Amino acid sequence: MTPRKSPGRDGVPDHAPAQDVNLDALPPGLAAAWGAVDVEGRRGPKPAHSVEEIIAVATELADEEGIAAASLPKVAGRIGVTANALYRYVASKEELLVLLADRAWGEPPALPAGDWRAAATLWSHQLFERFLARPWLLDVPTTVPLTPHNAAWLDALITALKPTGMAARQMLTCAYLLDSHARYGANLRRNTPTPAALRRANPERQQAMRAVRVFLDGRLRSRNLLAVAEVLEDPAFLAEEPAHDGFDFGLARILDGIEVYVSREEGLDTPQA
Amino acid sequence: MTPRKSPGRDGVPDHAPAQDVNLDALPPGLAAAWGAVDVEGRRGPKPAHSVEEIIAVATELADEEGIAAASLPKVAGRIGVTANALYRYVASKEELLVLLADRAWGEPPALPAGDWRAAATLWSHQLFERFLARPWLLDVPTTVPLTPHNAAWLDALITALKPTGMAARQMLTCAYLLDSHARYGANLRRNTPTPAALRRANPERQQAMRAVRVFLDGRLRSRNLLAVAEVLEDPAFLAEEPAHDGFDFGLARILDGIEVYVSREEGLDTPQA
DNA sequence: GATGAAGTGTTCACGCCATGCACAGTAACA
DNA sequence: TGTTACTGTGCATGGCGTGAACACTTCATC
Repeated sequence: MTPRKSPGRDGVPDHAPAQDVNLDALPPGLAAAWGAVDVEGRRGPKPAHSVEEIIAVATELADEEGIAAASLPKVAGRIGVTANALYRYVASKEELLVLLADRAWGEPPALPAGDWRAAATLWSHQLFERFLARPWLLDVPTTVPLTPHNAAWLDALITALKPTGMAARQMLTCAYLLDSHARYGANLRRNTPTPAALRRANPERQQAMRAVRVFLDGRLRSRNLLAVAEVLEDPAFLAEEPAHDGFDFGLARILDGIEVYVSREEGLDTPQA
Repeated sequence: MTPRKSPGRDGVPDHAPAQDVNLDALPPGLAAAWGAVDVEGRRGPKPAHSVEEIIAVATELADEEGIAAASLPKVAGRIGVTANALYRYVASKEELLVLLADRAWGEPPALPAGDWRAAATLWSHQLFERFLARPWLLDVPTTVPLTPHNAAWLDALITALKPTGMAARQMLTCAYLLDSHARYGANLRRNTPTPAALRRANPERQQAMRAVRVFLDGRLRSRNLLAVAEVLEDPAFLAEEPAHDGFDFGLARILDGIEVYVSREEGLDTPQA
């Protein structure tokens, strides 16, 4: 890795000193994601490009052909530069992925105050839609705990959950619950398209999915996995497209569960893990 | 890809005919995972190895150094054979991964009958432990809907949930809820080791995590993400190792949520999505 | 203004990966 | 005895992430 002083990052210059910590000791991409890099364009020639441009191009590629298409050679090629040139802006592929993922999160929604359940519902739906819009985000391995957008989403939710009186780690667990549900739901939707989407799809794909169904049914029964076989055969699966597959149902279960806990604790005022 | 008639697969020969579906139309690995391949060792020389051996070696490698270590050259090398030779047993890397993942699931636990909540709890805990034991399983992209072990786990849970009276897709959603919680919890645990594990770890790693904490705290505050900053600072995070981080708490919320739904529907007898 | 340090993108290079093809050898069947 | 099907090997390709050397450009300083 060549020593690197990346050029300016997005709007916020982050004037905070906070250099009390060795940036090189942090996981790759963390410092970059939070814009902890020098901004002053110093000696040499002006960089012809920018981290933002690189990430934008990588996003394009990922949108078009999945996360695997966001390779250094491909990104560089589209920008019109050598793959190695990217290392002047980004320390490693991993860092690029961290930045890419953070950008894909975008800004969190503004949540209604005073009704934590409504807020959590909105938050979950928005996140779900985010994942549907950028499915490749599910394929980016998260190697870094928190990035700015990421953290902003979390902050919004936790702020909304505060009035419930839950302890810090409980709120965090709830956040993970909702996050993972959105992720998983989006992943599921991606792998098993809705009937409507199926109708739009080409006949080959339709037939392929039918083949899978038939094949699995046979195998499941011959292995005596009857409960699963039955479920897969349920007419509901062949019916018209439900608004959100099981997403809303699952979300409601989670929120009910939280609500039970919250209202139970309300009377006690002695929360415990 | 060379045409391939793989040698025998694990115990169950799956005599079922069920060849009414074109195996080549299925997603890669599906047919192989369900053992839908010819068994008879026909003309040529006896194969010196077996799919089982290959998968076992791949598992070893993944256990030792993560999923990336389960590459064709590395697996082949440890077996003592050329990378290309593996293609006589496995159609592609992807198929290898499918088989690898299926093997890692292992057999599902026997669940107590008559108490769906106890059953679901046991199931979730066992799955959680499975993921902790084989963290790389979280890194295998699931390209195939159901594999035998996978399906067996699902079957066990759904069988246990049946007495609740939920509809098929609702049970399926519940299963996904629990599965995703176990996955996510295990992933979390992997990324943020318990205090006890930390104490055992080398001082460098400890210091690195402290650096991350300090860095993030500064950044979060300077971006006004105070709720998150507060949560991360909560003394509970520095306290002694909790039995299961937030896993049990989250699990209890999910189950509470399901219970609310189930007991609400019990009186109505008109379940709806 | 000259000079040197720092920063730019390129070229060459390496090692790793998944995978295709041709081949020599081997084992069963005709 | 061939013929045939199947085995593992060798050679090859194109992709990837990344390191090192280099020529070139800009600015800070003398």
